[in-house]
Amino acid sequence: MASHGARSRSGGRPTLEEVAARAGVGRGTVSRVINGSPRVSDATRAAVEAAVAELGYVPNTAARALAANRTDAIALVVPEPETRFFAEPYFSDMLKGVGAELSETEMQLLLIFAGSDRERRRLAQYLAAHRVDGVLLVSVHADDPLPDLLSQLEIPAVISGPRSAAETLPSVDSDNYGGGRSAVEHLLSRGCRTIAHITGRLDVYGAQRRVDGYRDALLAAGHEVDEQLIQPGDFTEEGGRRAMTELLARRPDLDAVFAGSDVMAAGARQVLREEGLRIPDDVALVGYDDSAIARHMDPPMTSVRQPIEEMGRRMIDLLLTEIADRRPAVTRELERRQVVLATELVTRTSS
Amino acid sequence: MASHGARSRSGGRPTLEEVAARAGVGRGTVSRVINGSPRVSDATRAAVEAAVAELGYVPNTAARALAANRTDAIALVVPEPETRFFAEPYFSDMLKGVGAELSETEMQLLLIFAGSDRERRRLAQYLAAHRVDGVLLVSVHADDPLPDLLSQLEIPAVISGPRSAAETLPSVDSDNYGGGRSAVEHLLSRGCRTIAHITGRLDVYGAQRRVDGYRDALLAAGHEVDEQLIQPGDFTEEGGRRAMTELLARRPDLDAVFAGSDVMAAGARQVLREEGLRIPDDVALVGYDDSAIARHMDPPMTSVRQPIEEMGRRMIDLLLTEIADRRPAVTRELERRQVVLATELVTRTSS
DNA sequence: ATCACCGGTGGGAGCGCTCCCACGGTACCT
DNA sequence: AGGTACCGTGGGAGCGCTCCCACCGGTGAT
Repeated sequence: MASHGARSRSGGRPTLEEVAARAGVGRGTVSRVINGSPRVSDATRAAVEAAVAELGYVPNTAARALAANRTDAIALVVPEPETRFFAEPYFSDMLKGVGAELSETEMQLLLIFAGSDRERRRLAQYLAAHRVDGVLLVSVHADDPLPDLLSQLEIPAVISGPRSAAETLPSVDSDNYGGGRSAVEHLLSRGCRTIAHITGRLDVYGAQRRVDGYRDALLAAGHEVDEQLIQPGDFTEEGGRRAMTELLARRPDLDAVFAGSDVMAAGARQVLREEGLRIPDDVALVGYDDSAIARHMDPPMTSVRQPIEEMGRRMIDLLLTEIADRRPAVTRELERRQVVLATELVTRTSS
Repeated sequence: MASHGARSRSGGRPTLEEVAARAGVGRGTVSRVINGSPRVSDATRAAVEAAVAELGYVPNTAARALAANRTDAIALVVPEPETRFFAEPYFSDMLKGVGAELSETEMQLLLIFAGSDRERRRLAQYLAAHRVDGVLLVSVHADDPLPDLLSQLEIPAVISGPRSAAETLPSVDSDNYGGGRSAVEHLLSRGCRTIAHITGRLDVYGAQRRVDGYRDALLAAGHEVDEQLIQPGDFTEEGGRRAMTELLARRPDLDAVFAGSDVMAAGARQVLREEGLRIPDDVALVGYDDSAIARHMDPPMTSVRQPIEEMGRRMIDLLLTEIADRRPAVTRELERRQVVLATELVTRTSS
């Protein structure tokens, strides 16, 4: 009636100690086996593994977290309301990459929305409690205090788009400059001469870089840059409409538009249609993101593709390195860890 | 140079013990204040709160979890691939309700996808480690082993739609029977006489209940139920097309269609259009879910609305009760805890 | 005056793990 | 033969908290 059967006494979950007893070894040895330490003989390892299997042992994460001072969890922080998260394919693609890369590990991913002030306060509290080993920060605006909070708390973090050229946090980004440049070079090669640009929000660094690419492509081809052809947008469809209307009023002779996002391009397209302009015959149109919008537009739209899923994967890589490096309190030289991935122009019939 | 300043020695986070010392009380008392126990005098409470503020004390969750055997986290388990999660507004609405209700508490929400076999194995491991206090289960099919695993592990769980009339888990559902019935009653009141029904997957209990509602509405109005007018679908657009084609072949005289989901209704509409039938003049159409599809369809479609956000809120309520009740190991009588929320018919021009 | 009671409090024990030091044994040197 | 090195191992200490029992002094009943 005493110690017998698969589970030990009182129906509770088995502990390290019980596994050790069963395998006839000490606690330390079981711990080493569980954590994959190489300093265990094969025979002992086998015995421990057998005991683990027999008892159905599963480590107690809370105890481990307390003793080892880590949580085995990382947070993906989205500083936006849920709504935008679901509306934009960007996040779902990124999540896919992150999830894929993380499934190789024992790490748990937490998805945290911090759109409202209230949510942000909760998040600050959460981070102060060190409930995650690291943080992935996506879609951060230039003046966001979150990155500073993270470095202050000494929590490893990776940001999905640098806030500026002087970004101090490790970051992963796509080549916005190259993307903007290739879009314009493509339009030039199609014979377009008066190419307008609807920009994204200019407090987003990536949007600025696309403008830089636009400019340089024109200059490199020996054209002048006409500031009248550059109209700021805000990444929304309505913003795209407004910008397009403005551009047409100013330069009715334009023969191409490069929009800083597909959504804005969709807005621009509506205005072009309403004005009776044909795409691409009268005005060629190129978007950015290569989202479902681009594929399903009438006509299907040329767009710059960013490898978002790959970006997610690389962010995890960086973050895990960051976490591993910080463990033995190395405080090593803060070498710049910034990854930039290439974009690709997907050509369709709108240009 | 010794103990001084806001933070205590060695830059580490302050502990309960340090707060106690600062406030001139014992550890137990600080714990009581932190956890809101009433058995503390006002003066003592104030002193402790001051010390907490001065030191910037934040409880160590790992230590708490270990000592108290709880995690203060619950999981929202989605047994679908990420893709479907993002594609269907159902999940985003549910998440909104869940998040809203949970923000009142200290609980952390974990979003876990378990679409692939691999992910499901990881989830099983995760649950076995008791890393959450409770589980919210959405979109579960009749033969899913997850609910049984949860009861076996004695983890509190709430399911978003009962698997059958004999569901043992606490559940929250909308009134599928009433929804189906109201759709048909509406069509009858519009003068329709030959009303077809495209059902959802019949291994989903809610889909069955909608059929029951369809039947009873007809019977109650003194009509007979013609089995030829009931055609199974599978919740997809293509399934809706197939079902509609089949129905038209069998009963070209039908004058109304009630589809078990908006997506299937969209498929049915395409077929009706192709056959040159006008909506609602020749055939009236009613969908289910009141999704964006219904609002944006041409013509805008009458549809049965489910209060999904509210369902999310109620699920959290139930789960928290469940967790609280289980704490002192009461093992009380398993009274049925099943919530059913009313649906609402949203009338538009398709009927 | 004596006792039972109760609100308020302090602090020991212990949750299950990791970390690390110490120990015995073998192998290889001198 | 003695010394040194290192591998594999056992187990003490301690992570920061909660739980619970013991204790203290003040009340009201006897």
